[in-house]
Amino acid sequence: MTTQPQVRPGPAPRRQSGARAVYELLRERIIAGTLAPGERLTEPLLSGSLGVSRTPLREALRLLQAEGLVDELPTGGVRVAPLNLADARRVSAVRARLEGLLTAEACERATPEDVARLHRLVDLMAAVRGHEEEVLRLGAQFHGEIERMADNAWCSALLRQIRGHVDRYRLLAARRRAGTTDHVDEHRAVAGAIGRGDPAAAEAAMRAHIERSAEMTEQALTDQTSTTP
Amino acid sequence: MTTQPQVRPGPAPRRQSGARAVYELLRERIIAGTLAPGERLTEPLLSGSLGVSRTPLREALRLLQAEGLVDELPTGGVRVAPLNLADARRVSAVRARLEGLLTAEACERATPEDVARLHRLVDLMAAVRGHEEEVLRLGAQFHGEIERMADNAWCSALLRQIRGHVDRYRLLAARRRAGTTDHVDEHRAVAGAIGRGDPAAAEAAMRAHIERSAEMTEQALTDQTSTTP
DNA sequence: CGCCCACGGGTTGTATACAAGTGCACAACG
DNA sequence: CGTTGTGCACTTGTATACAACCCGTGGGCG
Repeated sequence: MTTQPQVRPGPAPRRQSGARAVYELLRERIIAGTLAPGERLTEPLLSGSLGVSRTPLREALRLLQAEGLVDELPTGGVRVAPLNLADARRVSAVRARLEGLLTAEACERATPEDVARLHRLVDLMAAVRGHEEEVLRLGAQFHGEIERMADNAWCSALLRQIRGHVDRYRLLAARRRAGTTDHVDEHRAVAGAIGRGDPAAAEAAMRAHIERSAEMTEQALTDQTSTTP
Repeated sequence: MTTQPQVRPGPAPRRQSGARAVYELLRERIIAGTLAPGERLTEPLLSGSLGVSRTPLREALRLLQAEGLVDELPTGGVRVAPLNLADARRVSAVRARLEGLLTAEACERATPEDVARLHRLVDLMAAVRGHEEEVLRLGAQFHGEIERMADNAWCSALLRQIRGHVDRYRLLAARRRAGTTDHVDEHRAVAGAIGRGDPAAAEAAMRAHIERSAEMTEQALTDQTSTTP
């Protein structure tokens, strides 16, 4: 995430623009699948249903379009970006590199406390092995910690975009077949490499972890995807 | 009008929105430095000088903001994103990974004709060694060719954003001290690895190439800062 | 003399009005 | 009955009007 010191001492609790809220809402709905892939989105309908005018809604749609979550139709409107297996592979490959970079940079900046915190998270994951909810939450926390350690806002910004796409496929796969194996060992390998101060190994471990995760998602998708044009 | 049974796959009559034009224009100006880093941008002034109303201008600013080329001021306005050495390193690290990924994927999809084309470009670069203009142009063509071969639109989209930032630093450095050594050998290494069908080597070669290029830019920037009048 | 408050210029965010272009349906005609 | 022409409803893109908010300034007051 971008630098968000939640408690801002300054006098600027700038009013939360509705456009941002609309953007976040639509983004979540697209990722969650509430808005189905391929569904056309028209501005008057959306603005009416969300209770805002077209101006902020258009802003949100433009951002989503820049992010690739909505496609521009040849006629001019937009639709929720469709899903397909080839793109699932592509976005995961990108994510693997970006997370790998963050891991390498996190390794270079890691303090002993950081390493201890990572190991603690891995231990927690091992302790709750089997409880998917908890494992996923701790996994997200693990990656968030690395992101914080890396301190590379540009990479984080791009990663946020890519994660949105990855999550679309992940959630779609989870809906068909909830099968997240435990990645505890892979996380431990990452933490271990960081602890040893080996950025290249850390990057490789994280990249392998992401690639394995992507492989699982892909398999879940191919298992029950009957026809794909 | 005439018979038009369905949407033809040909040229879509997409009318060019002025917002896009404004976005492209501002983007180029920011990258080129015509709009100085840190400079504040106010909507009424810009809309007036560009001859469009605030609506399309706002759209452009939002896109630039999402791209990170403009910052949101705490008061609410926006300014051209400032430059600093640490961020130069960060964006280059990201670029190295993304270009590396594209190279690996290009390698996996490369046809003999593709390989021949890459080698031809490298030969051309060697032939015009010394003419910076030409070398840069051929280098861009080389990277574009790899991008096309990789066929990863998501990676390309992110890379486009990152390249914008990299170019800001590169142009800033070039303005102070034009010193692009020849990267012909590095390009040849990339083409060679692709020709051998070794994606990992190709990715590593491209990544090394980008990192070396970034190092040069960085050096030029540090030189400049130390010799600032 | 210093502090506080009110006010005005200016900026952003939002809503609405208007123009332009496109696909679709329906009806007329060969 | 198939084809074609026209009108309409709908959509997007843009411009403008309005409200909320912030900072700076100047006068009034302690």
